[in-house]
Amino acid sequence: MVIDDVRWLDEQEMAAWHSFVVSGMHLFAALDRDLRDSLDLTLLDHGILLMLCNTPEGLTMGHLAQQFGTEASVITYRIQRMESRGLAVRHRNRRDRRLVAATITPAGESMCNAAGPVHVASVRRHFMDHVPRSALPVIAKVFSGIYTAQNET
Amino acid sequence: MVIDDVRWLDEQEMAAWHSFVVSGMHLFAALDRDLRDSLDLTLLDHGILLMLCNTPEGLTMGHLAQQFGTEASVITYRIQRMESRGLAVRHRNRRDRRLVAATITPAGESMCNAAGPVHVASVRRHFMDHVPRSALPVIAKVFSGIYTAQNET
DNA sequence: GGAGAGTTCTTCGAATTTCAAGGATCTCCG
DNA sequence: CGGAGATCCTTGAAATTCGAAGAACTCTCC
Repeated sequence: MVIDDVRWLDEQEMAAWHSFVVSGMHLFAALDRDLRDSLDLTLLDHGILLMLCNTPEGLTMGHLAQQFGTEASVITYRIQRMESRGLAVRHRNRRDRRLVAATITPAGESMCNAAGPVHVASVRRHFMDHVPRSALPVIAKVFSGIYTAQNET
Repeated sequence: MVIDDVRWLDEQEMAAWHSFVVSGMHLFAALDRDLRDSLDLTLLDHGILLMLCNTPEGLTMGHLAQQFGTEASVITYRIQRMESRGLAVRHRNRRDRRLVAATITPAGESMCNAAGPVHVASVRRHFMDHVPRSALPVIAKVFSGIYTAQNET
């Protein structure tokens, strides 16, 4: 990446950015810790489980990797682990035999249901309880905008 | 953690939360990738380097760990790595010999200066360019509120 | 029908993080 | 003083993640 001349962050940008990064790091660490401690699930595991729960027909590794912005190999590993715990199963697609779809099992659904309350409590305690309701629409708008930008080009 | 009855997220909360987690994961991954690719620095490394730069008298491992919400052993490892690259040095505190303070070196400062433009460009591209200026005060307020809450009790 | 290019997933070694245990030092109180 | 308990950092082993390379497969075009 070549940078001709830098446009540094001004004071207002810096205030927003700095508080976001630092508290974001803490936040993700805390959410992860809570899920690990109580259910031996990563934050990523939980996200995957949720998506599988909402998609009975299954999801491919690539789709999941893309969804969470991780390397494909991380998904492979996570799904293998879930499979060995009986939370998900994999099978190759008949049409395109390169594709592998992961599907949730009944045990996976129970796990997902068990994780729900724990995770929601965690989210409230570490995040939602400290965000005034008036800020919610702004947050939603800003981050969905960022999300959209991430999935372009 | 015991949960009597769950207060699920309502639609507005969900919209804010979901967009935040998903794009947050992508965002941190992208910032990390950019710094790694160009300077072989982790996002965490860069944060540490910045703090050391602003604190010539040095910082203890514990302070750094607390600052970023990581395990102490992670900081030990990161600082060791930096030390082997000549970016920082460590020395025991005279008063309290349990404490180890990390201090930045001239090479560390150059690295920090080199990282600045790269990181700022990364932040702009992945974050700031997609946030309207009017949202900045809200972001700053919300996340510094979360940060404050994280460092209580 | 088959060569070549692109896609999708897995595997592997290296780097990183976690977790539990341990060593050194300090503080406090009898 | 002297020892119990707390604090701070490091270490080692296991789990996880990264990134590159490879295997299996599909698609396109001649």
